[in-house]
Parts: sequence; structure tokens; C-alpha cells
Amino acid sequence: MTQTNVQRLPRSAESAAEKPIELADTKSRIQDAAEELFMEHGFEATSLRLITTAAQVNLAAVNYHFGSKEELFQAVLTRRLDPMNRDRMQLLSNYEASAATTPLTCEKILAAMFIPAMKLARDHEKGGKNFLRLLGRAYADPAPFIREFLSHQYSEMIARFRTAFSSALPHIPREELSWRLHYVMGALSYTLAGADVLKLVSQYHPDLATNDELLLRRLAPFLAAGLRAPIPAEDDGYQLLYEA
Amino acid sequence: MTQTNVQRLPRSAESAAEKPIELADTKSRIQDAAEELFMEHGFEATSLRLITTAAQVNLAAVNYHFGSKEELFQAVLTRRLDPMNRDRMQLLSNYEASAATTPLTCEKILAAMFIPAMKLARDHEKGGKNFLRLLGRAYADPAPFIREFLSHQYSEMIARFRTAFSSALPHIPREELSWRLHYVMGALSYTLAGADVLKLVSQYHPDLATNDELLLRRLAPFLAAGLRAPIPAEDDGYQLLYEA
DNA sequence: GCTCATTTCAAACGTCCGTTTGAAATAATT
DNA sequence: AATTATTTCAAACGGACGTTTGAAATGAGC
Repeated sequence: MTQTNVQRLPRSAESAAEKPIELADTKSRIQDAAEELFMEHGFEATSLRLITTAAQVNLAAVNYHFGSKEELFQAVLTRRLDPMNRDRMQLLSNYEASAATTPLTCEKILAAMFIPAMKLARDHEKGGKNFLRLLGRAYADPAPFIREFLSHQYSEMIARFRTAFSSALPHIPREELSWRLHYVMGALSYTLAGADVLKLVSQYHPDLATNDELLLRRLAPFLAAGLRAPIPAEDDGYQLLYEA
Repeated sequence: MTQTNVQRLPRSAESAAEKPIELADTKSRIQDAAEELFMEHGFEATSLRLITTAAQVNLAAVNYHFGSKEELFQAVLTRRLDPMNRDRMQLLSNYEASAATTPLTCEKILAAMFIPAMKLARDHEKGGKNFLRLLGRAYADPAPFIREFLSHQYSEMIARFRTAFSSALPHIPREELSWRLHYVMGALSYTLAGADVLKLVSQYHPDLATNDELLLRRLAPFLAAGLRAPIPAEDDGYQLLYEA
């Protein structure tokens, strides 16, 4: 009831190393625990009691600091998604500046999408990889508040990259490009969302934590080749396939 | 308590057109309603009360006919997934038989994965498209019972197609092929899962119900080009991308 | 040290959940 | 028609859920 929107000051101006094993403040502890648990069980299946117990805070703390469970979920996503998408656009701008007037290659545009995501996965000891799984799951979540949140969160970045691809692939019609971008997002989020899905496709077990460069070196050629693929002619025989 | 495993006979040997607007039997009505509601809200967020109300059956009927909510979910998936994956393998065999000794093209193998899924989407007036969305969501669900179920349901089909691709692409190393199959599954399920996700990438609104052939004609060249893409050399400059 | 705003806490609120129960209704068998 | 097996039904079970509450604890400003 007395809660306000402005950010409150932390209770103590972090006196350096006063207690080495000092816990983070309540709000951060909640976010950290929530991120891990949401990713493990999904939004619906993760209870506030589970989160607050893991974070070692009182049950009411979530509603006090975030307002509701939904707002906590959005805060968890925003904390990492916002910087990632800003990084993606910044990196794309850097590439474009370096290339001067010549259009970028698809591989380079794909790298601008990929690298900030991998940086995010590497950044935080625990939260990193978990977060991308959480994100991959959120993509498929039918809850309206999640869909609206993501669509708003991504629209600017997607629009930016669409025009970049459009310049790189002038011979691909606009509608066709929309479809291909769709496939790119699908493959990308499957890869980033990681290990679980992969089991469906392969007993071979990849180590997502290994070399990011290696991962990009696999994914980018695949997607770039797809993006550049020639448009099939009318009589390429696809209609025959339905008869066998 | 008295429920047994064997299938019971229907109460009446369907006297043809006795009542034109006759309702289906309880078990089918539950499955139909469950399919639609699971797809709309997900597994966790769909309550048995919602399902049984929509199906116009008693709340206890789910536990009587299926045992539990989880078993109902598996039954809903199995009812359509099982025939689809059998169709996929059958179609692949037909293609292989037609081609005699020459290896199939990637496009044709992809068509064997794609066409039965589209047939499923077209089959049932209501359930079809909804089911593929439900399936796309299930792929990303972290619940162990769902993961185990899907992995078991798909393993045979995946193995069959892996060897087919392996023959079609003898120059692609085995490990690389595993990755690329992974991307294929990602793009495929994103496309089939359909409209919702697409909004993220495009304002353009596709109609999944239109021409399947058109859809295949878009997707197959993209994926086939990716599958065939040359493996990049060590010094292709990917490492430079991290520095800008 | 006192005041006042902020944060924490234990407890409870009302609601909805999946499942169980035992009796009533219906169908099948004899 | 009598008996048995199957299916439906209303009602209740115990438990978990997100959220609210009001008091206690803790901080900052004077």
C-alpha cells in the first residue's frame, strides 16, 4: 500500500568486504531465484512460495517489491533482454560503419544477432545459460501477457535487422524474406534454448558452454545459405511429391 | 476403482443417422475439448474443470477414463502424433523405393517430414492446426513427463530420417549433420506451430490453411540450401566478428 | 533520541486445483 | 426379469495457489 514506484536506496552504502559472504538485497535475491526456477519449471508451474523459499525472503516480498507474479516475470526477462537487444543493434551499427557503403554479408548480420545472445549466456555464472532456456520457453508460451511483452520487447530489434537483411539480399522478395527470417528465428532460438530439445534429434551430446565461435561457425553458414537460396521455379516438381 | 485397461464396447452399435446431431462418446468429447484447451492455455494453465465443462461431461470422467490429467495429455498427443510419424516414415520409404538406388534429394526427404504434418493440420476441421501449436508448445515444455514422452515418441522417426539425410549428404560430417538436423527441426516446428510466433518477426500475416504446396516450396529450399552449405574453412574470419 | 518512511514478517484470506468417494443411473448378460 | 458390470454424477477431500493485512522491525533524517 505504501509502496512507490521510485527506486529506494539500499540500506547500506556497500562498505567494501565488510562481510565477504554478504547476501544481495532482497529484490535481487528474488530475481535470481525466480530466473532459475522459472527456467526449470516454467511460469505457471513455479510458485511464489518456491521462489521466496529459495531466495530466503518472506513470501510477501514479491508482491511488495514487484507487485505481482506476472510483473516479477517481466522484470526477470527485461533485466537481461533489454541489454541484449541493445547490444545486437549496436553491434549491427558497428559492422555497418566498418563496411562503409558496401552491404553487409548475411553471415555478419547473423553474427550481430548471435554474439550478444552468447555473451549473455556466458556472462552470469548461473543465470546465463538458464536464461536462454527460459527465453526459448517464453517464445512458445500462449499466455497473452507474455506474448505482448515479448512482441513489444523485440519489435524494434527485429525491424532493424529486417532492413539489414533486405539490403544484404536485394534479390529476395519482401514476402519471401519475412518467411526466411521466421525460419532463422526458429533455428536460432532452438539452438540457444539448448540441450533439452537437442536430445530429440541426436544422442550426440553437444556442449553449449564450449566455444561460441564454433557454434556461430556452424549456425551462420547454415542460415546464410538458406537465406540466399534461389526461389524455386513454378515447375520444380514439388507438386509431384504429394502423390507417392 | 472398477476401471479396467481393456477398451469397452460403445453402448450402442451406431444405428446410422438415428439422431443426426448425436454427440460423440464421453471419452472422445474429453479428448476433443482437451486438445483445444491445452493448445490455447498450455498444460499447467488448463484445468480439468475447464475441460470437462467444455466437453459437457462430469468432472470425474477424466480420472475415470484416462486415470489422470497427465495421462489425458499424453493420450491427446498420441492420438495424432503416432499416425503422423508413421506416415512420415512410410512416405520416406515410398520415395526411396521410387528412386531405386540413387539417393534422395534433401528436398524430397524434407517433403516426407513436412507433408504428413500438413496433412494432420488439414485433416480435422477444428483440431488440426490447433494440434500443431500444441505440439510446438510441448517441444519447449520442461515438464519431465512431457519431455520423456516426446523423446520416446520421436526417436524412431528421427533415426530413420537421420540415415536418409546422411545418404543424401555424404560430404557432411556426422557431427555437423546432427547440428543441422537440429536447426531443421527448429525451423520446421516454428513454421508449423504457426501464427503466434510469426508476429514477432513480421507484421505480414500468413494463412497456414492456404496452400501446403506453397508452404513447402518456401521452406524446403531454405532448409535444403542450409543442409548442403559448405563447411567454412578455419580462416573464414568469424573470429574477427567478436572484436567490433 | 525521536520521528517517520521503508521493509520484513507471520498469519490469514478466498479461490481453485487434481483426485476420490459412494451412490445413482445406465447398459450388458444371463 | 434379475443380476451384474460399466458409466455417470454430485459432493467433498486435502492441499497449494497468489494476494492481502496489520503489526513488528529496521532504516534514515532531524
